[in-house]
Amino acid sequence: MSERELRRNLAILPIGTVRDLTLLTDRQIRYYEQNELINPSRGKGGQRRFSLNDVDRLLEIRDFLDAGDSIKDIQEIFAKQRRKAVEKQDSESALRRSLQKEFAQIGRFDR
Amino acid sequence: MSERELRRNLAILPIGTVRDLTLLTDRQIRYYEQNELINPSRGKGGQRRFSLNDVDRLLEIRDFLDAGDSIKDIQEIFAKQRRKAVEKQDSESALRRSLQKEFAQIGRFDR
DNA sequence: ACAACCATGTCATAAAACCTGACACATATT
DNA sequence: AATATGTGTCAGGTTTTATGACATGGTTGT
Repeated sequence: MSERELRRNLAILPIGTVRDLTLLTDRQIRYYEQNELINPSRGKGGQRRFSLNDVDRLLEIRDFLDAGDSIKDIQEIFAKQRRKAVEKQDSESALRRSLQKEFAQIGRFDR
Repeated sequence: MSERELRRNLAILPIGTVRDLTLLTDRQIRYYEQNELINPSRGKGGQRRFSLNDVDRLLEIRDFLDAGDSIKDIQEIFAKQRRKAVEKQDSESALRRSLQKEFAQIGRFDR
């Protein structure tokens, strides 16, 4: 994962900030967590800490719900997204491997 | 101010997160605020809300103090930084103005 | 050496924010 | 009509934050 991705996954925001940022109620946010659409970590005292990625995800959820999708629909949409991401990552590392072979080949010619 | 700068100035972090991020105590953070080294805004109930820029600034403060500078020294350092920033901005907008004149000139030739 | 100052620790007390669990309810689905 | 969904709301308890005061070790100035 990139440095930037790491930063976006840092658990730094309390639920109040997330409420302000997303215009969702805390009831909604907790309900979405219960339904595993998000998975915020917890601080020492047990309070939720959200990342910037969580916020993005909540905004997505809001849009999908507004568009008429159900929670279950959204669960599947996210599952599909995850599969795609894995696929993409796999094909990229395959590409890296094949490029490495090519460069190794070139290196041999150079000698 | 750029979009990115705006985001970095969003007041989103409670003091607990800032404590974790900077390894400062809340006593220290409040003391620096008292001495106007930072100026976090306040949420509805009066609680401090820090921005990412505030965090950066606190890390700077920590470094300066470690290096032996006093709070007053740091106040002056920051004041100087602000003056420089204004200067830079001024010279940039002067540059923009002169470039605009040049382009206006070119436009005239084109006709 | 002594007083004054600086940066921080610590404690008490109060308020705000957050947690979970439960019940209510309007709307949509079966 | 019965059930399921998504959200509102309230109660009771815990955690976090706020402010103000006093304490203290280290440095500075006289």
